[in-house]
Amino acid sequence: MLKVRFAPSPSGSLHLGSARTALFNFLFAKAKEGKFVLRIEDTNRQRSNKELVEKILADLHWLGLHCDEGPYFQSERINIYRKYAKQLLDEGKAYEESRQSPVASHQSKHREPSTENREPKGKAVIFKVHPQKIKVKDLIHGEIEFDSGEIKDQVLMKSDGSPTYNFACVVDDNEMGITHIIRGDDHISNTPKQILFYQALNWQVPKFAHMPLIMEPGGGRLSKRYGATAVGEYREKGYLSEALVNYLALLGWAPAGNREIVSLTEMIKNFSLSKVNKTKAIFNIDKLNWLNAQYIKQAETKRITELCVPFLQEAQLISENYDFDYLERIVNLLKGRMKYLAQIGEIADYFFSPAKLNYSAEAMEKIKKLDKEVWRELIKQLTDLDNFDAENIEKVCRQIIAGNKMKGGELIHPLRAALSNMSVGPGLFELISVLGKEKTVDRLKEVGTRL
RNA sequence: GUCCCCAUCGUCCAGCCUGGCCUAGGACACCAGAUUUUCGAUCUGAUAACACCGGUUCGAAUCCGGUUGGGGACGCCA
Repeated sequence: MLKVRFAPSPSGSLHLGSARTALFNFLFAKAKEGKFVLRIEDTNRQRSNKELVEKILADLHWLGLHCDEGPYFQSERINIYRKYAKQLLDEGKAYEESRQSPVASHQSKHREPSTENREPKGKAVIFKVHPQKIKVKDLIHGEIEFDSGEIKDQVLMKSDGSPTYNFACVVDDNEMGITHIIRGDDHISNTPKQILFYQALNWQVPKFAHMPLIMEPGGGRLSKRYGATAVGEYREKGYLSEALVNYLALLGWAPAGNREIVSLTEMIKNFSLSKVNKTKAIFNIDKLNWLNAQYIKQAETKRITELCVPFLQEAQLISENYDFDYLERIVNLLKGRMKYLAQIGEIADYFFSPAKLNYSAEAMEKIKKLDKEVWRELIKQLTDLDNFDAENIEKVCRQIIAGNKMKGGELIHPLRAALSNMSVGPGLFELISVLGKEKTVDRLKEVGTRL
């Protein structure tokens, strides 16, 4: 049975690049009816912690990338690595060595200072590398050839007794029966080292597929410097997981037929490693925003409303108690105008303000352009209006406009300013309808006192 | 520095494997127009690319070589 794995190290929250690696592994497994294994590479105690693991698991869950097996934790498997290190030692394929001068003699700025470095507790196990050619048939890149003469002897077990990444990785992939290793391009140079281990242990070498990295607009790997690089940051801004997954999939892969909006299920149906690009992809927030807006627009209003609640609370527009129906009507009015849900706080505030608004100079100027008499007429007519829907409200307004021989905008712009303190926004009559008679009339009366 | 990977519109992809259907297609962004009470959304249209040089061939974006450019890896990190 075909088996792939996603093996993040919990040294940070789930990065977009890692998420995409997880996604492609997931798609490949599902497309081929194989298994998707999750393994946490937490051998580095200094940089791993439980909360980070939980966060990564939560992010994967949110993305809908559920694993079929695992999560396994490397920190719980030390004995397995030791066993195979000992085997290689016994077979003379590896040797032991004490740490050489613990004081870093060169390029120390690249090393993270760590207490580990200064107190070697035991001897490291080191693998002997013999010169040879190593060929890899990469499922994405094709054949790649390496010369192991370029590779130094490799540490298998560190002097503190923990395994190195490359060794633990090979042992685990073999133990777990991983058949296909799909990972980032940055691992290409680890591949020959790992193949050497497979050969020394007489294990079958799995198939490899190295996918291109995600780059940031200026070039270079997508990094913190760019801005939001973690899956969690996008969730917190109100991106829908389907949109993020869709966007990530489009980076380096495309379904047949020039399609842009593709569900996970459709991706699985269409996925093929041979169609994955070899070229790096630059992260483009504009396209993600567009996709997200598309998904928000298509989603059910109820769902979007539920997702908007925390953002409205954060913006202190609502508290623990709120009128969900009112929220739903607001979201229905605004959901076509958001790139991400956090924007609801900025565009919906006037629905929750008290009658008396803090008008900007610009809004006040617009308000003053409309005659006092017209304001009074407006208040009266709206107060008397029984069926407060957008259609009826428009009828009333149009009558006033006609009766006073005005242009539409001459009433509409001041009215919008008076009710929302904004010069832009959704259709005014719908806005008024959603705001409701009471709030509308109260606010207009407030305006009356200031003229 | 050494090794490795990559190269189509500004960006993401299609086409490349299996040369001719490519006067290179779609999407995002940008620009213009339409629509609208405003903004947005939507619709229509426009601009825009096969990095360069050589080879193979009747014919190359597609195959081969080189150059240039970009990226990655060279840890007792993962």
